Amino acid sequence: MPSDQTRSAILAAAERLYADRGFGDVTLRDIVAEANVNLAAVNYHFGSKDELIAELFVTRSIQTNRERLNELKAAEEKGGGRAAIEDIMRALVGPTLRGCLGPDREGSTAARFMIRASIESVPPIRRIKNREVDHLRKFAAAMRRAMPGRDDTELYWGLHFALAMAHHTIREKERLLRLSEGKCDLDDVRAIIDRVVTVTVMALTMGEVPASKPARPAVMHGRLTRQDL
Amino acid sequence: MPSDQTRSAILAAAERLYADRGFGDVTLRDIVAEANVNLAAVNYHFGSKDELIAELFVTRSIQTNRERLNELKAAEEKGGGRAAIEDIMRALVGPTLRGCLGPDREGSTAARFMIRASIESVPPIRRIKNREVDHLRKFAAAMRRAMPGRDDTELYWGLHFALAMAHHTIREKERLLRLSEGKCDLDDVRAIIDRVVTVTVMALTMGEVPASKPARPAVMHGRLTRQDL
DNA sequence: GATAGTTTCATACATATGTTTGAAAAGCAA
DNA sequence: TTGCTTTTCAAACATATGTATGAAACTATC
Repeated sequence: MPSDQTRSAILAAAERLYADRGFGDVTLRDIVAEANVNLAAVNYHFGSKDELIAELFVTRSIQTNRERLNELKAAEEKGGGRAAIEDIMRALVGPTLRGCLGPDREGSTAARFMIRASIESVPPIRRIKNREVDHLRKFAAAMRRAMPGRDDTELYWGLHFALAMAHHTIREKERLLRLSEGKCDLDDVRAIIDRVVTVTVMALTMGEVPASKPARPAVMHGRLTRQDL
Repeated sequence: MPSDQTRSAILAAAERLYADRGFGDVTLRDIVAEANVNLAAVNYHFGSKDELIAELFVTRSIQTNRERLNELKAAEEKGGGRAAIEDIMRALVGPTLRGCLGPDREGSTAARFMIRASIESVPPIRRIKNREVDHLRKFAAAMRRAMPGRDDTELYWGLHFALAMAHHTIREKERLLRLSEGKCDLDDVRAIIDRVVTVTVMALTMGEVPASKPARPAVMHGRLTRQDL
């Protein structure tokens, strides 16, 4: 039975330091000092610095992906096998935004680490992100089921823009805060998710020829009540 | 009269190498080898590696910002002092997207450099980006003039989302291409700009109580013909 | 409690990399 | 030319940093 203690201490210390100071500024020596373990322990337990970073990122990514898929599944069950498009988008951006924003999240090391990973984009993390496409395909498939008539291209652009708004909000939240002089409330995560979802669904249904009634813009800050999808 | 030759050679070589291989993989020795100058020349002419990177980025940023402001000014003159919101957004995202996307841009070192800068986010560049807020305020002001009744918060979110979609498209164009299996045409820059602008204007006018006629979704891939702004 | 496997530790290794230096070369004005 | 400034150059510097090593400490099974 291997004593996980050292290993966990390294992981925790590394995540904390990377979250606080970024990947560029933190050395293995910083990490082992913080974790109170020997320098060689990192290579012993993880093989290399990059593998340590990769493990940190994979762990958090898996958590987010699992949350996403759980929400997607719930949405599909709710809709009797076919989830509503707004619920799909909510499942896509909700976990990430909830994980990285919000006032209580200031203390969450995991959240701050993921924000760093989103901003700095170091090689081992880039490699992992490239494999994320398979995960996104599941959402593309669900979207296709929700909007059967829609052209695939539109679906992909919608998915892409949803992630754009979510990730950019996380990446640039400081700038948005400064630009808006604090007027944009970045702690109200629920409202932000609503906003991103609403805009995305609008983009997705845009230009769609309505079956019977003409489409009209959804009301802000509330769930969309779309009639014919 | 200082011989600018060495200086320019360094700038050109650095931009080319950074564009091709990223900031993490290129050393000063790589750069001076490419430029056929002495290693010490970098510190002599620029002071430090970071200042070299900063100069590269500032130069390109100024170009983009100037293009943006020119387009904004043209839009305002066209509208008799008050630019239409879609023209403002077009002025905001157009130059960046045109600069970084498109088939002919593959060969453009400047474009590829800016994409790198957008992806890797190295410290000297981050510092410069933080000063970008002043520039964005000019667009916020123009938007406020175009949509006088609108709440400031909505304006900032619209501006933020427009940049989100533009930058994310540049950053993640490879992924979108793979996800969509080539279906999303990332070479048709004009269509992409239209798409981003359309979605943004939609987001901005969303929930707005129309003066007389009910707002309706704009037609895709064309200029918006909005009646009452 | 001896043996084998696992983990920890201090230390050394290698070396990549930005920066500095001091002299030589080139340019330029008088 | 002479003298001054600017630029180039080879070499050295400093040192941060990931990784490897080999012995010691620890753990568990028999």
